[in-house]
Amino acid sequence: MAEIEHLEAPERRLAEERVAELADLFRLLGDGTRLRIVLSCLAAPASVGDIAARVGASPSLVSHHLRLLRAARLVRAERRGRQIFYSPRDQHVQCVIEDMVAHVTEPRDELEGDA
Amino acid sequence: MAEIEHLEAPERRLAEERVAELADLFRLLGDGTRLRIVLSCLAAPASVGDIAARVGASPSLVSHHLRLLRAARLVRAERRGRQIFYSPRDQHVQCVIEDMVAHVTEPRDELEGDA
DNA sequence: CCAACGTATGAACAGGTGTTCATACGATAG
DNA sequence: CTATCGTATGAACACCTGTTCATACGTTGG
Repeated sequence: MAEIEHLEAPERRLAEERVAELADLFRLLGDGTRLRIVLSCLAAPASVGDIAARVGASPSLVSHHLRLLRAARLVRAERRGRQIFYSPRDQHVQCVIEDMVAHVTEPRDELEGDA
Repeated sequence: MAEIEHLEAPERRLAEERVAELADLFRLLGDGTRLRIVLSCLAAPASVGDIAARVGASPSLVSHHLRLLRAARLVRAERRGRQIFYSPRDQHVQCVIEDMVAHVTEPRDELEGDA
């Protein structure tokens, strides 16, 4: 009957363009390596080299992913000397991840299964 | 120096297995069609046919996606007559989406650009 | 200025994934 | 019971994307 018309969030209706943006953000967090990269700089800013060492990936790969994360405004970059430190762009990123962690760690209703 | 060791969420350290689960959940929401499917049943349970009509996709495709969303515990299914109604599995899903909407609708700091 | 470190970039490959088509299943109505 | 509706399933295709390799850029130290 109606379109999307719900989401008692800031804006009640969600434009198609916004949906595409949302999907892009979720897709970026949907890759294991990229999610680990974000997680590894959540608490404190980290350089590309540090992140690469922590997540066990090549600096090249980390740089590629950071480029995407930066373009999507999920992280921000800051020069310190000849290293560049990355950190989450704002508080929402951490909130999103924490909510998802809550979803994962929620007790599985064994009576319901997956039905 | 250290591993992941932060995330002042329920559990401070995030096991590798959990990270993979998180990535899977984000990846599922990272597809435009699937995200629209979730959005279309956020306010009230919706049947496969209704969802297909709302998001403009074939019932077959919607069914495929709902199977994945159900397996990941993002939605739940409930039979009513010969139709099956789907709705979000719990409150966290809605919280995650709302947080991400907040991130998208946040004012862009034009002074910072993407740096 | 030149060497070295850290980071960024581009192309190419392999693998995964969304979509479609055709078909099968299950449940209700007559 | 048979026919029909709604939903689910499997295979095949095309496309996208993550990763690697090689290389280039920019910045610091001697």
